[in-house]
Amino acid sequence: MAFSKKEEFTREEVWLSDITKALSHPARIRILKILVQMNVCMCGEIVDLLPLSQSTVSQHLKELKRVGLITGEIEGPKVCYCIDNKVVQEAKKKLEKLFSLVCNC
Amino acid sequence: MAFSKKEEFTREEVWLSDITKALSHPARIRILKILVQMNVCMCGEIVDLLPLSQSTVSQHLKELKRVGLITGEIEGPKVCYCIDNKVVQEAKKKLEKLFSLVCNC
DNA sequence: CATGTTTATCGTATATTTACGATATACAAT
DNA sequence: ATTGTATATCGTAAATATACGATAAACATG
Repeated sequence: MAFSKKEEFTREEVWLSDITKALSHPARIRILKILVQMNVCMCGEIVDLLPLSQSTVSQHLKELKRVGLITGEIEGPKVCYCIDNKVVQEAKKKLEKLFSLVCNC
Repeated sequence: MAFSKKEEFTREEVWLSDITKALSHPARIRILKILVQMNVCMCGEIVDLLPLSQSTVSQHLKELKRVGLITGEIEGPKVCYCIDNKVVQEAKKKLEKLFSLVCNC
């Protein structure tokens, strides 16, 4: 987000826009789907399942971790990634609230 | 999205990431909230309610229109914006599907 | 028809995103 | 200790996003 006026908006608006920004790339949607299916997943497995380089996948994982949607636990030389359900449920709730609309157009 | 490899992902993944990209700015979250509250809203009213210039608000409205979340109907010299419930419900459904997780971390 | 009102678009500066290869770091195993 | 494996970070090029003022376009009104 280039040069945005975040101070002018509520914490909740900024939080939700940050979560949706983390979801705003097909690779990161795919990663979440993989983690849902596998429950827990080594970083290397995710890299193998995506048509992107290791460093690019690492960046996407970092973005998902940044907003708290996933966690990464170090297991020896490997890293085990997993969805953080608490954050996901919070995001789901906030999005449902935003989307509970009445419009007669 | 700079130089992304959209072809490598499913249509649904690209669509959902496009919807979330449209939601990935606090101003656009705010605009949706305004449209939910007002049901229907003139562009000028939205501009008055946001701490951004007219041209910037127009750009944000264009992005929301691009993905179909809102519609803009010309009424004389004014434009009446409204949420497109069909698209919103589709987005809600797809996000719920993505978020229906089982994780034991 | 001239003028004002409303909105979109253009031009532009700056910041961020995406992608990759190369390198660094951290641990395991020989 | 050296080597190999797994992952993160650095450096960087190209594309997009954000913001604004200025201008264009479309319509209403005097």
